[in-house]
Amino acid sequence: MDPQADYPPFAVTVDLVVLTVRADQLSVLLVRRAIPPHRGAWALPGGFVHADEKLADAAARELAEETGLTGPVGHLEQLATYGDPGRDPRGRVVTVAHLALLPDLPTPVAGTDADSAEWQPVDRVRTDRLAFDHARILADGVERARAKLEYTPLATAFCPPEFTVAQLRTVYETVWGTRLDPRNFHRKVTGTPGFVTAVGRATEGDRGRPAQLFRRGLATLLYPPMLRPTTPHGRDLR
Amino acid sequence: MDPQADYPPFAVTVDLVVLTVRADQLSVLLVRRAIPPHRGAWALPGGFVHADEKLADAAARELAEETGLTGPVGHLEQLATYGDPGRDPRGRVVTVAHLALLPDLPTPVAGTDADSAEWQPVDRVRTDRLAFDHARILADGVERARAKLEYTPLATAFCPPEFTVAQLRTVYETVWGTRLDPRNFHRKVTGTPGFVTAVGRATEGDRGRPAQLFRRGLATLLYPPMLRPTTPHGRDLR
DNA sequence: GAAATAGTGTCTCTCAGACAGTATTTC
DNA sequence: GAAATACTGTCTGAGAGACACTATTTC
Repeated sequence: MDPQADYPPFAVTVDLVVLTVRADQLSVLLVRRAIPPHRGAWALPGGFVHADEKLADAAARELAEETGLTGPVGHLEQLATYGDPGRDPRGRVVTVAHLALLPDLPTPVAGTDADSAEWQPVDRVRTDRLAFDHARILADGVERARAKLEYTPLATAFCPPEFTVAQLRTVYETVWGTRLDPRNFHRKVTGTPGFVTAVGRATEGDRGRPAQLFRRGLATLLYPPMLRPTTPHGRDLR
Repeated sequence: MDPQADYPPFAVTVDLVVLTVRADQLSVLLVRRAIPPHRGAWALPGGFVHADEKLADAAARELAEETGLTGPVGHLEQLATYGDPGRDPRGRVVTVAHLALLPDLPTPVAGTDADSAEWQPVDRVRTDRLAFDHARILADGVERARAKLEYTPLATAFCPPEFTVAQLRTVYETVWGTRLDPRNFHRKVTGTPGFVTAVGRATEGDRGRPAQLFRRGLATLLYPPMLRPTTPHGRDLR
């Protein structure tokens, strides 16, 4: 493809909004950039798409490089694409942002372009200091995650393979920043077809009555959806 | 940006899924390609992003070129990005697809790269003959539109500035391919805060009692959402 | 036993769906 | 008047929210 007036050359990257729930905080994986531009600043993990690589594969590769994850753990989806001229001082760079939801993992590994990588609670991120337009991307990713918990079973992506209803409730409470009635939540989750399936075993050794263990179910959409309290979803007018 | 192993050059395009409701059919704007590749095949309108142009501006420019629209009519949003290697024989081309919803318009204008442009009912498009991966993009766009009618007031983007409840109902029925009870629909639309606001005038000259005219309201999300009948949203398991 | 957590049952209110009935126009 | 479309009212059933109550564990 010739770089001409109508066919200007672009670089294409993938950036990742990797979210997890740890210590009752919705947290995002950030790396400290070891190379310019924005050297020393915190940024979303990401990198250039290779010459013969699908976008989704590039995102999965970057995720594996940063977290060590290989298998089908958690959830990875395309978020949105950001390509304003000037968003990267190196030239015209379009980034296809992806959203990953993962269970709580060991401390992440620093990649090749990063000094260090760490989980930061999303409401404590200094968004005004993030590299590039990553503050915007992070905000969009968090909003997408919050919305998708309502009508998909993606909350289970934040959980280990087997989990209790209380663990799942903690995910909702943490991501949404709300409190949910444990009794109504239990009835809702177990009564929504395909959301979770009982393993048949229970936890042991905790305080209180042991809880049934569940795995994620087969549904890809929840009907009826989980409803977010106090902020009844779309009341953004007036 | 040097084209190297890690920084391979890409071309970036925008493609448009432009939908409208006309003659009780959900229809998409397609162009017949006048230049290779896929010369003579039907395709989504689109084109290369210019060197100093935002992605959204490129989409708006292409939309204006194809439809003649300039002002803030209808709705335009980013859909998703498609970038598999080999999706375009000219080289590595990533396309940022956008979704546009418009009221019924006069016959479209052919652009510079197209012999002709026309509205085709989406369920009569020969998807196996569309250029590139446009069948997939079209399917994703239609699905996005169907889903968004549920929880946003975007159905109004298919209507002229002033419309009746029956016109709005026809949009839902056409896009969803279902029948809705006119009485319950009326109660729901007028009772959902911010969905529509009454103009104060009524239609004249039709058969039957004149209908109140409405404009779109201020809400960006509908609460409670419109519910799609017979396919209760997420019952895709079992 | 007390404390803690898991899980069930019951009441009420809201709202979607069904559909009778009324209002206002054209023919 | 009949036919057509616009709109209102009423009933019923499903489900969300509130919360009393029972069950099973650790201490």
